[in-house]
Amino acid sequence: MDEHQHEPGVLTGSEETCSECGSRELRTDHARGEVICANCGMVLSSRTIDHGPEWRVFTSEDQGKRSRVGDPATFAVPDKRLSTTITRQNKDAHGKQLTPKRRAQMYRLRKWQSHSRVHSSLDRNLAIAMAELDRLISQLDIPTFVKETAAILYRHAVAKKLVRGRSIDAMVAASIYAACRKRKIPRKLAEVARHSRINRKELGRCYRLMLRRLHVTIPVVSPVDFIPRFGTALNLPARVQQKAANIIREACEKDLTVGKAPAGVAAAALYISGLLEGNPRTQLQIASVAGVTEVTVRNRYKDLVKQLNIRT
DNA sequence: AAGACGAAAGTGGTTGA
DNA sequence: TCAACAACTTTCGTCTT
Repeated sequence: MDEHQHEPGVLTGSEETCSECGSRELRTDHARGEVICANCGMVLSSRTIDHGPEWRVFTSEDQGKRSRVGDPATFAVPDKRLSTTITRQNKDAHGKQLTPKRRAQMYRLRKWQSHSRVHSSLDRNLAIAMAELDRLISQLDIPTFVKETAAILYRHAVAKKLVRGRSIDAMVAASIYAACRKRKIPRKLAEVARHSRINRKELGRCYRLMLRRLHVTIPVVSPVDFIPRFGTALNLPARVQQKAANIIREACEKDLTVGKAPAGVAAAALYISGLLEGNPRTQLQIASVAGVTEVTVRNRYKDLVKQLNIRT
């Protein structure tokens, strides 16, 4: 089959270069919405737009005919952007006036349509929720594929009537937190709460409720999941991040990470690998992007170095 | 002066009676 | 529900480069 695959393209002709190594070979990963340096693996931007064609084509003459039509269907908008709007102009597709009979019919259809859309309380709820979702996602700098997961979780929560008696904001925040963990780019409770109108405690409660009532299972956070985000924020090359991930894997095998804050372990691993690779960051720098204190970085660092026999 | 280090006291969450 | 507990934070003085 001659199925058109969108090139996971090299951004040709772009004057953009990698801020880490200066390479011009940048790859876009549409599935994750990231721009990555092909040379060193640096994640340059995590919020790109998918410019690829929306439709698959099956024959060669189809190719080029199909183009993007409207926005992609998404769960993050109240009516999934699939709705058709009946205009007020009483004309048909060719611009001709409708017969009086048709006009009456269209009038009734319009009326039903407006009743069935944003006027139900469910859709009002979703409209408010999705606005808040948008706001949080952009403030927290979370890639859009996570937003879809969060939107779906929220819809399930609404279906199970979990929002009753709780604030929409709280449930939206919980959806986002859960979606981040599900998609392996975790944020901390406090981070999500900071940009929301609710506090961390309440967010935690909603999150746990959500897990219980929706029967979703979410794997425990591994410190490794934090490495790309922290590493990028610290401008650490892929080699250092790789090394940090290895340190963590080794630590996990020796059970040195159980009961420890994952972000703290990730921070310490990055600190160590930075030292080893001759590309160090200060404890303060690392602590601030990881959202832990210097003391924690230090304690985990001392632990790891001792238990894994690392000489620095 | 900046960074690393560690002691001491306080905080929030988990666990087990 | 309460107390014990481990991990983490805050604060601060000291040491090293």
